[in-house]
Amino acid sequence: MAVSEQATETVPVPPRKPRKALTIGAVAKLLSKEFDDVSISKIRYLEDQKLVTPRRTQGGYRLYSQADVDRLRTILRLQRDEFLPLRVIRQELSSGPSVSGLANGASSSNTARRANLIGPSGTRFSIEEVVEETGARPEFIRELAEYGLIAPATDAGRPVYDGTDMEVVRAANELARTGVGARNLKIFKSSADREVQLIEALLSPKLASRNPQRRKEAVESLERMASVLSELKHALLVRDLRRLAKG
DNA sequence: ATTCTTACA
DNA sequence: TGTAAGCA
Repeated sequence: MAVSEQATETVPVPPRKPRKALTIGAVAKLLSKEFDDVSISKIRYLEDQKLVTPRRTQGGYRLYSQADVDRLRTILRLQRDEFLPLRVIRQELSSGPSVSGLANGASSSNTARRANLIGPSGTRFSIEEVVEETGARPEFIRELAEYGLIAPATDAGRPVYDGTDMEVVRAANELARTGVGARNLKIFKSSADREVQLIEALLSPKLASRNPQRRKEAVESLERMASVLSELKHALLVRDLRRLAKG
């Protein structure tokens, strides 16, 4: 292992511009470039089948967030390339949240592993951007903050969200549509807080070290532990749910 | 102008 | 899935 001095953490500003929410017509035009058989009526039909749930304007117009569009894209792809019936797609999609990044012909029955971002929280988003990106209602987002599930910074009186907040909102909103309110999600926050305490306690020696190499190791351990902990929780949850199902 | 719902082919 | 009607 060579000593790589990668202190160049200067990732300027990810050219990732938050896209605006689209009307059904815009979505149809956009998706018809990839799928020749999309139409407004088909998109509405998919909504009838509970495969997407765009939020509405006051006048009842559908507004598709970036998340909604991604979701539609994977639905259409699964239907076209894998001939999956809608009810199967619905099942598949609801069991695993964001299965949007399936560009290749990878197996669909694969729980998307995400060994990603813990450290860099560079990008900042306004509440409007979070709304457009996740499809969550603004009140719901504020509610999440009230219950401490997200802790947006404040800039000139305006809340500022980062990528992690975005993930939380996305997931919470997913749960919200199945009837789980922000109120109930507090449980998850407190359990997450305890996990943080645990990991922190285990790694504090390394994290406190003045040796950069030690701290680097600590960060790596951090991600591994978070990942492993996640798997453990999943396993325990599945076990308990099975038990519950049997009665 | 565009989308909405409902109803029907 | 697409279309027509009557609204907002």
